[in-house]
Amino acid sequence: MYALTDMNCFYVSCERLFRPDLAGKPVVVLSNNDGCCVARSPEAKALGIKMGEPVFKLQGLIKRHGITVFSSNYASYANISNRVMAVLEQLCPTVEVYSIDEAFLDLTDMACEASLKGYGFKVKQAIAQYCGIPACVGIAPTKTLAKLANHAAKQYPSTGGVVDVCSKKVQTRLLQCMPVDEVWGVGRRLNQKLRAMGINTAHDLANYPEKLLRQHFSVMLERTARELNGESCIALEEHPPAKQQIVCSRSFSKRVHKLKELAESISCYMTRAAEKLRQQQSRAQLINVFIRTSPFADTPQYSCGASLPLPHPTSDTRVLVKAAKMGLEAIYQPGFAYAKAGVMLSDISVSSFNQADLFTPEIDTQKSQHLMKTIDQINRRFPKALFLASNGTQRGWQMARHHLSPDYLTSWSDLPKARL
DNA sequence: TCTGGGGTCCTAGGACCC
DNA sequence: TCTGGGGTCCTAGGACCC
Repeated sequence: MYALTDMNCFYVSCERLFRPDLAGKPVVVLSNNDGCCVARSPEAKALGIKMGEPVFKLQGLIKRHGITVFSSNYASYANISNRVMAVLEQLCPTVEVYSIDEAFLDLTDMACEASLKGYGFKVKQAIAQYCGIPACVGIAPTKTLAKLANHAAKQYPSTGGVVDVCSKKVQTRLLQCMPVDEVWGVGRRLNQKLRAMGINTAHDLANYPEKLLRQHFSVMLERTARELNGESCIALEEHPPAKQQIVCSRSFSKRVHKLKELAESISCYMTRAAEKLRQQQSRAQLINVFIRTSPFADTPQYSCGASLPLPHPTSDTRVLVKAAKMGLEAIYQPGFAYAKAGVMLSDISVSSFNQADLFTPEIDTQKSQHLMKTIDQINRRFPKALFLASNGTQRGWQMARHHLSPDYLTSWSDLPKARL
């Protein structure tokens, strides 16, 4: 048995934690660079604001209804997410943190619980009590069904936010009332194709011949259908594997024309990507750099990327930044209004594995490793205290965050003086 | 004026091996 | 007329997730 716990409009709930005056009022949280609405309070949803809608199209609505707007504050949301996950780990020995606002719990060993539904309420109440975040719980014999049950818990307030579909009878009822595109693994394209075949509900999908699903689609959808029928095909992943690809990219607050500014941004993004790389004890041997103009603008378009293989896997920020800047110089064309840049690390291997090479000197020497470790330690305590000069200091291109809430939880300037 | 960021998996097709 | 069989690896593209 699995339970899926999913926080309600998580980013909005995080902001409300420090702004209790906003309870019951329309609130939205924007994507990076204050671009789109990515989280909406129920009141904002009721006003017709769609997920992912560009905020500039909503200016009128925001003014008319006095909607409160926040820029994303991921440092804060990650902090609160960690607290919620810690609470869940107290309540259940086996937890898979699936995303910033979702976790699967393995309920197999919860047989002692009188009722799983009661356990679901216990989870929901604990998150509310210790973290102040509202959540819903879906309980089912497969992860796909648990996701669907959670959706029902969110959609129907009469459930109290907990839906348990352990019995076959309840499962059938759930499948019948859920449109097929609410199923985990069915996106926009599959939805279109399925509807054209007369598969409209989750129930239709579950009862379609497996063989045909595999023929017309792929093993993925066949597996989804099996899961809907109560056959568990997707295991709980308590310790997710290291990333095979690490990306850091951002849109600029204003158009960027000069190579110097692009180089600063690439240096910053690579610095961040290298931090993520070291955090998972890995090294990368292939880097990608890309720059592009805005596809929405009515100006000359340019989009280009360079990939650079390195002689050795490395996680040394200096080596990675140097290579990335070489890549940037190769693809930069003057005369364009750049809107976004980014870097990607791939061909990733674990740090403990070292493939020696007769002809190239080692990049990640002991000295380099110590230096990176020290920088990381310092920056963990005092964010962004140490960085390469190539990151720049003005950074006029940095993403817009005009509605950022204070760092209630993550600001280091509030630390006692003694620690500074 | 203003449109996010970061991932994974599967498949088909081509190149290559014996 | 008739032209084998069995593999691996890589990449691009398309789909999905949050």
